[in-house]
Amino acid sequence: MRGRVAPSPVDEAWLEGARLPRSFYERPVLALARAMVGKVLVHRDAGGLIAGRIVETEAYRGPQDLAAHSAGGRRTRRTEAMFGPPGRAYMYFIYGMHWAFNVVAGAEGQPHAVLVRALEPLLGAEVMAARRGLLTSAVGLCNGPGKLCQALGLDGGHYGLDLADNQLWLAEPPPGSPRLAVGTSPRINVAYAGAWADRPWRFYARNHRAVSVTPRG
DNA sequence: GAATAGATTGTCT
DNA sequence: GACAATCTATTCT
Repeated sequence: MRGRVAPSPVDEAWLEGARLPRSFYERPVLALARAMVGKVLVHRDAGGLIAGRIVETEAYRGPQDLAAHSAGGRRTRRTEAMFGPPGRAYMYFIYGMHWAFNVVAGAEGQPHAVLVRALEPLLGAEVMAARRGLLTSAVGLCNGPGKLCQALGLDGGHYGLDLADNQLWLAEPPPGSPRLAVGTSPRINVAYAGAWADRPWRFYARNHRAVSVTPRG
């Protein structure tokens, strides 16, 4: 995907109508993480719709997975959403300054979630750039979990939101969107998790410039 | 392109 | 008090 992408306008009505149903989220977390690559994350805020295509995700599968916040069944005010029904937002604050957005997966009671790590901006790039404090909307808007939350205006206020409602949701990509080849790799920055860090539970669009980190090996 | 340091605060077997 | 599912700027190569 090296050449220029045709600047086709994204139809807001499409993003409203193509909202994924609750049943989309009712599948095992690894399958959901893969299925989410290529879908569109849409946020309705005061300025209207803002959206990006998901190009990178990671699966977290507590209580066994030592990289997950729910490792060992840890259930606190922070992790509570992961124990609830699938298709809700799990937000967390990290490194003293960044928010991250996840989708709860698995059956209720299973603390599984999918971290969204990168988006290709589709709608509202200028708003994103303004929120990110950038002068241009060329690159760097959404290529990282903290960046995409800042660009879309997502934070703790979105904790627990039902993605089947109309404030924050996933949509099918518009007709004619390019097909993405999905690659896998180990997850990013989870070295503390020992052998769990080596599992190929990161899913990304191959050769896509909005992916956050160049995959190793 | 890679490696490093510093920022900054909620969470916590 | 330690650490974190990160980002930015800087300093290399």
